[in-house]
Parts: sequence; C-alpha cells; structure tokens
Amino acid sequence: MNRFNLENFKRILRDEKLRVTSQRLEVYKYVFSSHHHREADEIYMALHRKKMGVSRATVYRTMDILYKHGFVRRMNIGKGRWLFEPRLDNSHHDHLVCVKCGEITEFYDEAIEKKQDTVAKKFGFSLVRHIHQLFGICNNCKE
Amino acid sequence: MNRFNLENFKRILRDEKLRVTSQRLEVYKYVFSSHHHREADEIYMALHRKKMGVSRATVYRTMDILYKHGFVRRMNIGKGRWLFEPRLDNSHHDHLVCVKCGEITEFYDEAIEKKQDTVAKKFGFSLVRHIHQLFGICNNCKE
DNA sequence: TATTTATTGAGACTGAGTCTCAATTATATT
DNA sequence: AATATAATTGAGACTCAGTCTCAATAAATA
Repeated sequence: MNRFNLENFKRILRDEKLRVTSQRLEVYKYVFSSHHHREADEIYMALHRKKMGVSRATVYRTMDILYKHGFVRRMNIGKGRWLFEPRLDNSHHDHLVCVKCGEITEFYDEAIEKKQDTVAKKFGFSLVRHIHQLFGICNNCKE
Repeated sequence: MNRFNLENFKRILRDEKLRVTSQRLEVYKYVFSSHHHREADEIYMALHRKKMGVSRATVYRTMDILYKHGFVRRMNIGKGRWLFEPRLDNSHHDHLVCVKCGEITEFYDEAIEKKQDTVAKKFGFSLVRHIHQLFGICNNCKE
C-alpha cells in the first residue's frame, strides 16, 4: 500500500498543525491524478482553468509541503524551474531525459545505487540524497 | 597537454568567426586562474572589482561560449543559478556536495560510467551527457 | 457559537539571467 | 596605414518563475 495517499496527506497536515484546506487538497488531487511530471506553474494554470480557486502562492506553498514530506520528487530543469513528480509508489528511480523531445523515462539500477554508497563512504560522506539524470536522444527522435 | 588552454580558446574564436576581444580573454583568464567552481555573477563582480571593464552581459555571453565548447562544466544549483567549473584537465568527474557547508568533492567511478551506457542502450537512448550529484554530510560537518 | 489563529490571494517584489541598440572596436580590404 | 565592414560591447530596461505582504477569510478549538 502506497504511503502517499490522500489520507496520509491529511494526517501529516494535522500532525504538523497545518490546516486541512480545500486548496491544499485540490493541489494534492491534481498532482496525484496522473504520473505526469509537472511544473508548478502548470499545476497553477490547470487549477485556474478548472476554476478551482487556488492561487499561485498557494500552489507553490503546497508543493513545498508535498516535497518536504516526500510526496513528490523535484527535478531542476534550469532557469530556476522545477519539475514535480508524484510518488505513486515508494520506489526510487532516476531519469533518462531526451534532449530533443523532453520525454522522461524512469530507470533504476541496483548496481549504480550500491556504487554510490561506496563512493560516498570513501570520501567520508553520509549520503542524504542524489541526483542522477542521463541526457540523450531517444529512439523516436533519431531519424 | 590540456586542450583548454588560452591559445585553443583564441583558435576556436577565430574558427567560429568570433572576435578575439580583451573582454573575452579576461573572462577566460579569471575562470582558468583557479580550480574554483564559480557563479556567473561572481565572475562578473570579481572582474568589476579589478576594474577590468567587462560588463555583466559580456560575462554571461562569454560563459556561454566557454560552455558550448567544453571549456567549462555547468552545475545547476537551483533558482536559475549555475556554477561553472573550468576544465583544467580533460578528465570527466561527478560531484559530492556537502549539504551543510557546500563543499564540493569530485569523484569518478569507472563502473558507474559504464553502467550508465548500459542503461541508456537498454532504453534506446544515445547518451549525450549526464548529471550525477551525491548530496550528503561531509566529515567536517559531522559533530 | 464565539474566539483564536493559520491560511489564502491579489498583486507587488526579487534577482539571475537576457535583450536592446547606439557606440565601439576587431578584422578585412584597399 | 587608412578606411570600410560588421561583430561586439555595455548601461540599463526587461523577463519571468518564484517569493513575499498583509488584509480578508476560514479552519480548529473552547
């Protein structure tokens, strides 16, 4: 069973003495309605179009909460922009990004994960998190 | 011998029909005067303090040229900011970043590099480049 | 239900980076 | 060397994703 469901989101809000507001729930529902990787502004615009009455500031604030509690992952895509990805399951993975069409493919490689721990240990680091993105040209974009 | 020396920078400018200006050379010299990882604005401010007469726009434009020709690597550090790193040798490496003090340690792991190629091939990607950063707490910051 | 206090939202603000265009200057041409 | 040509420069306006403000609103609590 997935930790990152709506009930757990509400529980965390209560535990943190944050209020369970309709705006926060709308943001959660939109982000978790698909596997899509989305930008914050995209989320704001979508809710705005649907007349959900959620302001830009609230979208950003809610995405911070979701991020801090591990509900979403965040990818830096340059120029100060983030791509958010809902954790629909608990699994960790990294990304392959097509530099032509922007398509994102997820991958997970046990050997790489283990090697990272080895490297960190060698330099006396306690690993907290990592970023691993491979950029290339996907099959569809090769002519 | 390092490809990324001043003479090669000048040669590339000429080959690309770009002019060899004193401003471009000043930026190059500052970036290649140490191993430091620097932000574009830091480079601008340093040259400004030294009264080198290089504008912010020119610093950014020159960093683009250096980046496009592989003279510097670029790390996205969030909020639309980049950290540039001179390639004082030809070697590729990735980074360990301390989340407390910001210290950056370079690492290179042959096995990880090879595994990346395998992963890319599996998904039909032609690898262009990659980002691999490990975040943790360094020895000095553990109390 | 009244009270308390976190949350919201319109819009101003931030700041790294980009762009504009007249003045400057590196090259090419003579 | 002088002139012509066209790339480059720089001051400062602009961009725009994201942040902040603060009066109004609405959860939670008594």
